[in-house]
Amino acid sequence: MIKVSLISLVDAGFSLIGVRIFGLRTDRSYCMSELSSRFEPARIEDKWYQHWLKSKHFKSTPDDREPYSIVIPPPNVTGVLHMGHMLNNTIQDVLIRKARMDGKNACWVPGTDHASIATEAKVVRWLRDEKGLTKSEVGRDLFIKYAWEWTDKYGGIILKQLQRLGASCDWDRTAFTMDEVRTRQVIQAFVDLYDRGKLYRDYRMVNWDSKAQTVLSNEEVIYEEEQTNLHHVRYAIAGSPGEWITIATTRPETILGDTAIAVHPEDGRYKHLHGRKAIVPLIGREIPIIADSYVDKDFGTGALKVTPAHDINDYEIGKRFGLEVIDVLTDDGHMSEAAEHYVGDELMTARKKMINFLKENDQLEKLEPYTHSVGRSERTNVVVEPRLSLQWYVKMGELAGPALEAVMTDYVEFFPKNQKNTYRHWMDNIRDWCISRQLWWGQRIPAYYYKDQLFVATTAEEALQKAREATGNSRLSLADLRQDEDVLDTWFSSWLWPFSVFDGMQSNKEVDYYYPTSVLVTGWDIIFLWVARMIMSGYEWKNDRPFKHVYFTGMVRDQQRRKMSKSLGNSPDALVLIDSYGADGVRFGILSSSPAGGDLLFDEKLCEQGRNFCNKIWNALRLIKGWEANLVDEDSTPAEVKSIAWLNTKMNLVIGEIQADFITYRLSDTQMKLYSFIWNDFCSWYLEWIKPGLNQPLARQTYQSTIAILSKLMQLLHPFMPFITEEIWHILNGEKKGDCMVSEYPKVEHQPGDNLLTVMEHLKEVIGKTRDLRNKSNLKPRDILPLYIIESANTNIILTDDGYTELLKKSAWIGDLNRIQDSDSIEGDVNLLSFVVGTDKYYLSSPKVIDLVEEVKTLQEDLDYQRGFVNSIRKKLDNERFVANAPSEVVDKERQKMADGLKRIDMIQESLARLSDN
RNA sequence: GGGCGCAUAGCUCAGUUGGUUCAGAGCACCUGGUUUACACCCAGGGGGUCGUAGGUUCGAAUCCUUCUGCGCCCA
Repeated sequence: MIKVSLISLVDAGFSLIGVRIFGLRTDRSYCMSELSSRFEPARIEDKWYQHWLKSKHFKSTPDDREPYSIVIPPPNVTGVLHMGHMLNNTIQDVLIRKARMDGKNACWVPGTDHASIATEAKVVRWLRDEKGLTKSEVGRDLFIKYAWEWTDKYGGIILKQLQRLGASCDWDRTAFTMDEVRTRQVIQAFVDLYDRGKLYRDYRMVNWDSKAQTVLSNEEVIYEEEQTNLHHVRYAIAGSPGEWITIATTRPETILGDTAIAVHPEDGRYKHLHGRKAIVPLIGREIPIIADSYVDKDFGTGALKVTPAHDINDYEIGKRFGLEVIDVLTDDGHMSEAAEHYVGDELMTARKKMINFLKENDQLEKLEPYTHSVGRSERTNVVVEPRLSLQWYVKMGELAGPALEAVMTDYVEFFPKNQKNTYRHWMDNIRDWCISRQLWWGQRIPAYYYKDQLFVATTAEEALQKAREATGNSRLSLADLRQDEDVLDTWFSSWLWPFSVFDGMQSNKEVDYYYPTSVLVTGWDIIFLWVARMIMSGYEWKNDRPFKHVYFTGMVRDQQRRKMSKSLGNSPDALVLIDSYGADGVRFGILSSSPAGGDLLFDEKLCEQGRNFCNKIWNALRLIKGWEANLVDEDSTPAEVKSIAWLNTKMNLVIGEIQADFITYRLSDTQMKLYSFIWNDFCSWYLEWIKPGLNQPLARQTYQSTIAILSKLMQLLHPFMPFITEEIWHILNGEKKGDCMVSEYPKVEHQPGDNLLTVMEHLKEVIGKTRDLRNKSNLKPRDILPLYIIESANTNIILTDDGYTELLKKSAWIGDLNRIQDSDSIEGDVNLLSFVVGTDKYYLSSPKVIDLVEEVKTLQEDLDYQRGFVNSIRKKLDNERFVANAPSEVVDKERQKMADGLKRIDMIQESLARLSDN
């Protein structure tokens, strides 16, 4: 039997217990008083950001290193930082900082887009409110001047806000989709596509926003169920007085544009009317009654009025039957000359007048309440009008080919993978892209008209040259040419972004170095609007993918699963969040529980957790710095040596996992691993293990190892929480090691493959069990108690190693550590609390008489569990097919599990027997 | 109508190739603790038939099918 007494522990320099027992106290160390007990982010964030800027750590220029480039998804120039930006840009910053620390030439290009519709709408409002002017009063040229003025004044705020978050962008490269360099490339792109026969102009049914007076893409229209009426209207049949056909419509004002009535060919009710004519109410026009299988027999009356100018389906029918197209609406939503009646009235006024007319003439059969999907403009909220309009289109068919293949073959790799299906589906059914917008704020389309002829050129002068050649008229002047009034869709600028930011339409040093970029980080909601189109433009102009990887972030939603948006007002103010929890805390919060692609239900509690984490790290620093004043040049104790070795070994495993997680963009996992490693392994176990007693010295060697460990942890965490890690790095290392942000990211180091980790896990479990027992038996957590250990191969490792025994005694508050053969060799102690760890048995000696009933109950429960466990394994092993078919390692493992289980059952039974003997 | 996805603890989510004492983490909750790193803390604890019904397999949270509920995209 080995007895390690408390006295011998103290002799060995393991003095904590003694100090605690005698309650010795000491003055605070000097360092502790220097460091606040709470981490104060506001005091350091700006300091380090300015320092990084000044040190040009964000700057990147082409060199011999491997490039790692990211182009920012340009936020609207008029935008302010919201949760979606925070998530997106935190992820980019994590990736770029990690790459930089990995020794790559990291380049993150920031910028904004000009957001035609949004910005123009804001400028219009600004002119109205500030100057009392309308757009038309101002005129195009002056309006553009004001728009620039407005942009210069309010634009780009969002980029400043990104700096608060710690974004390590190369700000010297800040680009804007409307700046000179970008504009030149956008215009060139239009000309190139035109020259290559990939552009055309055509009348098409478009979504018309009558307030913004522009065409909207499908993506800019929001459909919602709305309540309205279905008007049943009787049309007279020509040549048959008293005979009627009744149609149902939600939009009676468009009756004026009717050019046919359609019925289903198989509909018996109307067969006799095929080929007859109906008379349009009010206007008296005779229109054909046609048969088309598009018509739904069961909807309304089964007879459909056809207005080709105002409905996409009607337009299709009109094309099939060669119907006339009568557009009864003006650009700004009033009745047009073509309507012949109510000219100049607003749409809703005309509708009311039409209904009155129908009522008065007994042609309105009934009104039926009806709910249907109505499209409204995302920007202006007016009902979107389907309308025929002359627009510029990009032929997408050819462009889609290489772009689809790149993604399907993972040459452009999507994270998460499932977005590939969505992408393919869209690309397979791709439709031509309408790129003209009836706005002023944007790149004006470089198409010039001379009478009926069209000349596309990068400049007016060039167009004039072409016109002169084409007409043979050398006297043509610029005044004879008329430039297209429309501007290009904003996406027509941003689809060039991955190379336009490097002015890289043609080959140059920059684009050749940085392109293709490494990864694009964006939301899946713009996979078609932006991602797909960038891939197409990449192949069109660079003949290569624009990025190797696409990381689709989740959508940030609130607790009710609503998308966070400004209009809902459910997005917390990003800067207020940063003020409250610190940039690191907010970064932590936004990145928690946000695996790629999923939704992120944002909860401020997550930022609070991040803030608490910062505070935990900060206090670990305070603890360690507190030891600095009392160091001795002695060897580390065996317990310290074991602790250091264990922490380093485990850190290596964590580093390995982190490296793997980064490859697959499992960033929230990585962050959680670091959180748990730092909080649990480093703070709760390691620091407690090496912590000297008050007023007791620490071996310098141990201190230095600890500094090294914490420094390494700061490097590992730096991409996630740049500010606090930089601060602590400098407190630990002074200036001698440079900045954390440009230090080399820790790599896995070779480790001796001994059983250290296994033994330590066993030890931690023993410690945990003793704490649990004390808790359950109402014993003081820190009363020194004896422990008995039954000898085994496992426990001998612990018992014969000073390091292990010291750690066990210290953490479990054990006095005598007794090695025994079996429980019979315990003399004197009667009140024993037994427990099993793995297949080893321990007895904690209680100073109190133990509660036999409670103890038996606990043991019995455990016994039942173990028996169930063993039975389930026995079932497997009794199954011949399992033994025959399962891999031998699996079978062996099951046998081992069974043997272990049986051993534990024996041990528990022995404890029960001993209790009944008492 | 077509397509994609999701369903695991009170909440948010991991669970990677089907196999560990594998049903897990964080938060929330419960018990105990203020002994100078941290109450933004410490030590413990409870809690789930892995949506339903089948199937494949020696073996299923994991693969297949059905149904139910939910979300999104396209029309």
